[in-house]
Amino acid sequence: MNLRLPRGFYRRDPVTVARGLLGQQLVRVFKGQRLAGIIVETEAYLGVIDRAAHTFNGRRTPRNEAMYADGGTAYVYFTYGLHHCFNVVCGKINNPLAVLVRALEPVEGIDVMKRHRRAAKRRTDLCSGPAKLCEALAIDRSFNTTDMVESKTLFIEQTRARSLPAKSITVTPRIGIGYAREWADKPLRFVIINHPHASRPPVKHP
DNA sequence: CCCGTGATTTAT
DNA sequence: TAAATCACGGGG
Repeated sequence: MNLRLPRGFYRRDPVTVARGLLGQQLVRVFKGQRLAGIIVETEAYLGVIDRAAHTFNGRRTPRNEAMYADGGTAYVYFTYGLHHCFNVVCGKINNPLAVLVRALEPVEGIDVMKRHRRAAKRRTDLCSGPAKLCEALAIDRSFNTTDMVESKTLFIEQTRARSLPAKSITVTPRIGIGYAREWADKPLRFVIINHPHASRPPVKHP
């Protein structure tokens, strides 16, 4: 039985949390059944100083309120009229930092995920993007503000005690934030190296 | 490449 | 009140 990640895991800076989440297991209990996948891709959002973050410059609105909660809270929002994105709030209360979970390798409940993802042709299409994984695991706005240290239906299990070694992680700029000027190019996206379930084809590593 | 789709935010 | 924007995905 895997241990759930404790509060202290989340109450750290988003880069450390983004790296530390790689290889851990996201679990959603859907109608009593476990849907789970290994986290293979994340992005760090650095709060009030980060032009790409929803909380840039201290912005605080009904939508992003969850980011001001304690580390371990879920921040789920709806975008482009179609899609949900799932974030892990980190740091301490009132410091609005977060990690976007961008891709999973499906492990449990794969048949249910396939049903939720009619458009997916291959197993690598099931959870290889932030909105895809929300559709596969049936994560919607009703999970916004969920405390993942306590919740029975959405939480993260520890599959490894230490973060993956740096040399097995590829670091790149974040996806889809070209508007963020000097923040657009910062190396804040973390992917398990050459992983087939990442949101885009793995960078070939010599 | 292009476009759907609608909540949210920002500007009037 | 209106317009613009958007942590995306699917189909050409």
